[in-house]
Order: sequence, then structure tokens, then C-alpha cells
Amino acid sequence: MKAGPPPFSSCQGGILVIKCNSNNIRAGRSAQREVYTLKYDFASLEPKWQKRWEEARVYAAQNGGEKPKFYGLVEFPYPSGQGLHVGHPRPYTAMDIITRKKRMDGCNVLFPMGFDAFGLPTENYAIKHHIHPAKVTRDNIANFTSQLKMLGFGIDWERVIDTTDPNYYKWTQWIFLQLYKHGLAYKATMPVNWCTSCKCVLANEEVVDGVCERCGSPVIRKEKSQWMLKITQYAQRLIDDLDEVDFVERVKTQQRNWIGRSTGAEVTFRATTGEEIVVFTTRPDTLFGATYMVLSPEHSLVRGWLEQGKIANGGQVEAYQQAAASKSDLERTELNKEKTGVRLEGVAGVNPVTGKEIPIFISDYVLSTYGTGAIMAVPAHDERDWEFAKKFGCDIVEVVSGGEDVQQAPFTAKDDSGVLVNSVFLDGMTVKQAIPAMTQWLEEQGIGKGKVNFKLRDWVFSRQRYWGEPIPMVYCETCGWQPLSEDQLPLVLPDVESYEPTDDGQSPLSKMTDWVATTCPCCGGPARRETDTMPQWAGSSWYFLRYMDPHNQEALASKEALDYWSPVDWYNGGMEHTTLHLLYSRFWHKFLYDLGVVPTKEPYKKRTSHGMILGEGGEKMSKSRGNVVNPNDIIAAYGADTLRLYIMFIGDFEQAAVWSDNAVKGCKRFLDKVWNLAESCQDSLEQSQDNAAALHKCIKKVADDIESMKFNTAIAAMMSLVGDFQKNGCTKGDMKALITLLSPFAPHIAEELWEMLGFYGALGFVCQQPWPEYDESKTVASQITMAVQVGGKLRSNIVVPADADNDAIVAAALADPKVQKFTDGMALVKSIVVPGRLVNLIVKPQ
RNA sequence: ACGGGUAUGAUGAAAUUGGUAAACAUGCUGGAUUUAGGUUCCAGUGCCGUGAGGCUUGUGGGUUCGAGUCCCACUACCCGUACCA
Repeated sequence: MKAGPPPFSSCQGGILVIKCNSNNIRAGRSAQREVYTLKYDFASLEPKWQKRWEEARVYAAQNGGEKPKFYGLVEFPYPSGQGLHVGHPRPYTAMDIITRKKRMDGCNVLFPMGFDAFGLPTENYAIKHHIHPAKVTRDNIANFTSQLKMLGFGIDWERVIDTTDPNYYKWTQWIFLQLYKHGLAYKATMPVNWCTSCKCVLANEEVVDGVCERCGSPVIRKEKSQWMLKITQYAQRLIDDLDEVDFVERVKTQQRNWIGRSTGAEVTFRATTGEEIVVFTTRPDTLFGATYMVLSPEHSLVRGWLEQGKIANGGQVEAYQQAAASKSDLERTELNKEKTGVRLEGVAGVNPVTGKEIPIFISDYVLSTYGTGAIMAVPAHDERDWEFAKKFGCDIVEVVSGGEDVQQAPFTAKDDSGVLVNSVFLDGMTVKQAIPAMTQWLEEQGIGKGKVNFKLRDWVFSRQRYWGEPIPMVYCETCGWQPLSEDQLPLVLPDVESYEPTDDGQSPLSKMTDWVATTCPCCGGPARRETDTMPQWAGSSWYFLRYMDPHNQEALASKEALDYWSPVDWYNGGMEHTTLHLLYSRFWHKFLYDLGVVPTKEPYKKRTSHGMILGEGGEKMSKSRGNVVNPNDIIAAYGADTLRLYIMFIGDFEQAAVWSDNAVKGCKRFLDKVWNLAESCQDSLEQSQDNAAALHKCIKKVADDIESMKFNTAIAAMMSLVGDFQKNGCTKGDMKALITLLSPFAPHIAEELWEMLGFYGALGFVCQQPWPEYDESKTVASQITMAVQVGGKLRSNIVVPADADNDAIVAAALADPKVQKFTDGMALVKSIVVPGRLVNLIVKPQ
């Protein structure tokens, strides 16, 4: 470090006050930070303990043993060029505290870290600066690693993984091959989301508000041949098994909504030209009210009718199809106010129950990708159909009574408030009764059947990019797509001249003719390799398994390791991954479970989520806003312990929090106070009487708060305790307990003080001590203060013996002069005593 | 539009089953120490009022001896989904 921290002398045993100006520290933002004073020499003691921990391998996890296992996981970072920003340490510190506490509770802890290093930013950087992405990745990982180490996390660094390492992605490819062999990976040509700027397809989950999640460019629909993964086959299980896991509720609801299960029926209509038109509906009960049909513009029947010249207004229909196809997703969502469509002239549908001819429209409000791409429209009982019918003058026929006039507004209630009318054999039934009745009838008649539909689509799994896992597939003219044999893995990403994607949507790999040309694993004839690569989400879909046995060459992890560590006991990560990574990895894990590779149905027992750290203006931190806080600056100015403490003290862990440079100081002051107390405490190993109640309450509070992730109040409790120690004085015994409580939060200073007080030599590291014992009997005081209310208003406080009975408490309250002011001349009607808290006297005039 | 969440001092926020609202921290004010700044320590700091006291948890109602917490209605902001038939 060129302009690193100012020189220090050792401050063992004495208060050393060193002035240093932040200008000395580092250029940039820290130059604005105020002048501060150092109480203790964090800059040398933090690396000292980091080194000792590493040498003693205190955080290395054992695969097996007597202790109960605990696997704590955080989402591994994408090693970007900007390095760690202050948002990263929030979840990491939280899980570090949790796992440190578990270790002190006697668990064998696995707390690993790795890098999700494939991805576009690295590739783009490589293109711009003409450096190989592998080199960029290596440098970034080195930078991230040093930053993470500076924060003093109790990570098992012997298990680090990197998704771009062929030894790792060999197994990502292996899983893909298994998916292929089990029919869950397939190639299909279909309209996909195409990012115009990344020149790359996107999964549905990666399209946000009609634009690319990463770069914000418009996304258009494009027909492309893509590898797809059949996540839909697991849709039901992905919903069902949510009941078995301990995820925060909003994650569960978001996943359920995303998967979007709905039950209904498929009904077969017939066109006047003879073809069958199958529609999906959740309201088979309203079939008698179906007065027209709508097909999606892309529907194959429409294409057929056009080709056969059956549609009188074919020109109009084709124009509408073209307009719909050229709209981007963004335009579609923006223009969703007013319904558009074209009626097909010359072709009509027939309602299978009424036998009536009904018009057919095409409209982009019917999606080709959901259900059958065709609907029966019941304008009387569906908002969209009603709106469309009004605009195009379709009949509105009431089949459920109970609402307003259906000519004025649709009646959509699905409960018992509606009763069927105009529906022959359904008349008189409630909607709830009519749905199953109709479904059954349709099945008997052979014109329909019960059906469950999901919003979830299959996962588009190929990307036209360089920096990703090669897909281990080969195309042969005679044999079609063939998987590479497993002994060929890893299929290593070749070096290319240029990483630029081509405008026609080909991966840069396609230009590597030597690499592309290969032989067919099946017939030995000439064949070519797949040149698309896997999406970023591939490597992260199973990484938590690799941590269990990261160096295994024979399998993604040994059976023993998987059996021992599975499942992840506690996984913390961002809400933004709920419908992406979290869903994808649950899918892969279920597949691996079906193969017998992993022992549990679900990968994660418990899932929690952290809030974002926002810049000082309350805005998201970003390079363009210039409000990014680099943890290195804070560490240089205050030390890692202060940063860890502040980031946990900042507010509710699940809520977004605004960074404040100023408030960091409070945490530094707190550590200074702890340091001072350690230097000035009485030389007795006994815990002092005066502090006993406060200390034992604090032991319990901190333990409970860690479990429920209320780190802010845990720290507040320790701050209060320090206040008590300052007031009452404290002993070495008191400090011993406090330092132990503090160690998961501020591990470096805790170790240093532990050594300073002479415990290190005899007992070893503080992080390996058992959690202090909590003695409830010490928390009860002999005298308690109770509030006195008169008529619900606070009037006074009284001090009574802890074991006083209600009568004695009321008598004491009535005897209080401040209370008497309000009870004089009044009669006591009632008194309520809340044990240990308050007494409320209800009085009325005499 | 629907689903979920949030709303408390100047600021970040606390508050078991309904039980002393504002813990803890920042900021600010005054004082002590200091050549001075910073640090440290002490006191104060929701609002109105000299005071006794009154008022106060987005707004309006309700239940209760007692409501930030429960119920009803409303408003604002945030997140998610986006015509899913």
C-alpha cells in the first residue's frame, strides 16, 4: 500500500492516541472523511489474527466427526472488476456471525466461499481491453479474495471454488449430459427473448419490464433454435415441496406466483372448416356463455387457413400478425390498455354445447406460449373478454347470476355467490359446484378434460456468448444431436481470437472452425460441436454441492460428503434471485435427487434474505451515481471490526438500509470503549455482582438475536452492557464474557483483548471457546420498579420487592404522593397489575 | 390492476402474549479536559407550556382498564407480477 496507514507503535497495555488525517490514507472518497483518532492499532492486529487463524486452520471444516454439522451458505459473488462493494459484506458478515456462534455452540461448521465467474461483464471487459477473460477473471478473483480476507470471515479457504475452472465445470457439463439423457434437455426452435445489445438470448426470468435485466436494452422476440431445460416437468414438485422448507414467506409466495399453477379444463371446439380448436379455461362452467373465440396471432391454425385461402380478409390478418411479431415485449406491455384484434372472415367456431356458430378473432392479448394459445371468450364473466366484446360488438350472454347487469360490467366471482343460469343442466348450481360438474360432463362426452396449467416456461439454456461453459453436444448430419461421452469431459473452452458476438446471433465459438469440426460420437463421421454456451445460472445451480467435496476428481462430490453435509442448513441471499438462481438450483437438485446423486429432495433447509445497502442519498449504489462505498476505505479508516459492526448495526437485516459515513463512528467508539475497559478492569476472574443481571440478560439476548438475525439489537444490547460496565466498573471475569459475546461480531479485537487479558495462552482462540453460560437466576433482581397508571395514564413509578403480591403493590401505588394527586377524592373501581411491569388504577369520582 | 411489504424524533432505528413509546446509535446544544482541533467524560435533546400539566407512532373510526401492536375504512411510498384465459 503506497500511502497506507500512518506508522504505529505498539499500544499493548497503554492508550496510544495517534492522530492521522484521512488525506494520508488514500485518495478519493476517504479524503472527505473526517480526521479521526485511533484508540487501538487495528491495522496491525487484524492481519495478525487473520494469519494466526489461517495457520491454525481454525475454520477448516471436517467431513465427519462427532459434532453436529452446520452448513451455512451465502450466495457466492460474481467477481466484477470493481471489487467488493459495501453491500457484499452485509450477508457475509451475517452468516459469519451465525456460523461463528454455531462453532461456539459446538458444531462442525462449513462456511465456504467461491466465485461465480462466468458472465458477460468479464467478457465485455475482455473485448474492450483485449485481455483474455480467463486472465480478467483470475485478477478479479485475487482482488476479491484479498478483500474478503481483510474482513476476517471465518471462511474455509481450502474449499474455494471457481465456476470457470475446468475441474469445476466438468461437473456442470456432466449434469447437463444427465439432463439430456433423461429427456430434460432438448433443442427447440421457438420465439425467444433476444437482447439487442448483448446479442444474446435471455431466459424469461432475465427479462425485466421488457428490457434486458443486465444492460437495460430492449428485448425483442426472435425465432431461434435453443437448448431448453424442462423445468416445467418439476413445476408441481417445486410448488409442493415449498411446504417442507423454512423459507421466508415472501420467497415462497414469489416462487408460487412465478410458477403460477392454475386448474381448469381443456375444451375442444370445432371450426366451420372442420379443424379442432382446443382451448384452456379455468371456467368450464361458463361454456354456455362462450360467444366468440380468440387465437393468438401466431396460432398454427391461422397459418393453415391463410395458406388455404380460407380467410376472406387474409391481408388484414397478416398485417396484424406482422405488427404483433415486430412489437418488443416493452411495447406489448405498454400498449396493454386498449385491446386490439382482427376478426377472421370466412372461418368461425362452433360452441360445442350450444351448437351455435361463434366468431373467431386473433389478438395479441392471447399468448401463444400459455395454455393452448387459444381461448373461448365469455364476456359476461371475464374482464378482458368483456372489454374486447364491447369494442368488437360481440354478444354478452349471462350464464352466472348474482352480479350486476352483465351488459354494464362483467361478473367474475368464482365463489358461491354466483348461481348458474341459461346453462341447461348446470342451472341452479353455484360456480363452485358447476366447475367440477362440467369438467366431468366434458370428459364423459369426450370433448374436454380437466387440466392443470403453469405459467412457468421451460428454461432457455443456451447463450451466444464465449465466456460460459461449452455445451457438450455434437451435431451429426446422419445421427442428429449426440452427447459427448462422459470421459471426454471437461470439454474445455478453447482460446479464440475475438470474443465479439456476431450480428447474426452466432456465438464467437462458431468462428473456431478447428474446434467446431469434430467426429460424431455415434457414427464416427464428420460432425460439428455446439457453439453456444451455458447461461450464467448453470454454474450456480449446484455449487453448494461442490463445497462439500471440492477436490473430488471422480464425482461432483463423494456420496459420503453429500450424505454428511446435505442439506444446506441455512442459506442467505438476495430477493432478486428468488425466481432465478433459487428456483433453478431447486430444480437441478430435485433432478439429482431423482438420479440418486443427492440424498435430499430440497437443497436448502432454510432461506433468509438481506436488504440492500443504499448510497447516502437513499439511492442504489452505482458507479454512475458515484455513491459506491468501497469497504477497503472503511477498513483503512476504522478497521474491519468497525465495518462489520456498523453494517450489522445499520438497521433491520431484511430491510434496505442507507449507508452513513457518520454513523460508522458510533461503532468505532464502542470498540474503543471495550478496549479501554479491558485495560482498566479489575484483575479478578469472578464476575461482579453489580453487573450480573445485565450481563446474563445480555448473554441471552445476543444468542437469541443472532438466531433471529436481529443483529442490530444484539449490538445495542452489548453497547448497553458496556455502559453498565463503565458505570459500575468491571472485572476481568466480566470482560471475559463480554469479549466472547463480541467475538462473532468483531473477531479481531476480541482475539487481541482475549490475549491481552491472558486467556489465549491457556485457552486458545476466543472463537473456539464455548458460548458463555446463561444463568437465569442471576437476572432477577430483588427490587423492581413498576409504573403506576391512573386511568391508563402514567403518573408515577414505584419500587417494590420482586415477590410483592398484588395487594401490596396496589397499596404501595396508592401511597405514592404523585399518584394521590389523581386519586384524592376518588373511589378505586378496579386495579390491574401486570406482574413486573405496571399497575393501572381505575378510579371514579365519589 | 393484482399479490406482498412499509409508515414511529432532526437522522438510522428499538419496543415477548396488547402493558412505562422513542432502547441503542448518529446529529445537535451546553459544560469539563485540551494551546487548539479531534478524542474522552458529564448533562440535555419528541412536540406545546415558565409551571402544574397537556399532546404524540401516516389519516379517520372502533374494541379495551390500557393500542405503535388487534379490527374496519382511507392515504402515501417500496418490492414483485404483468392481458397466464
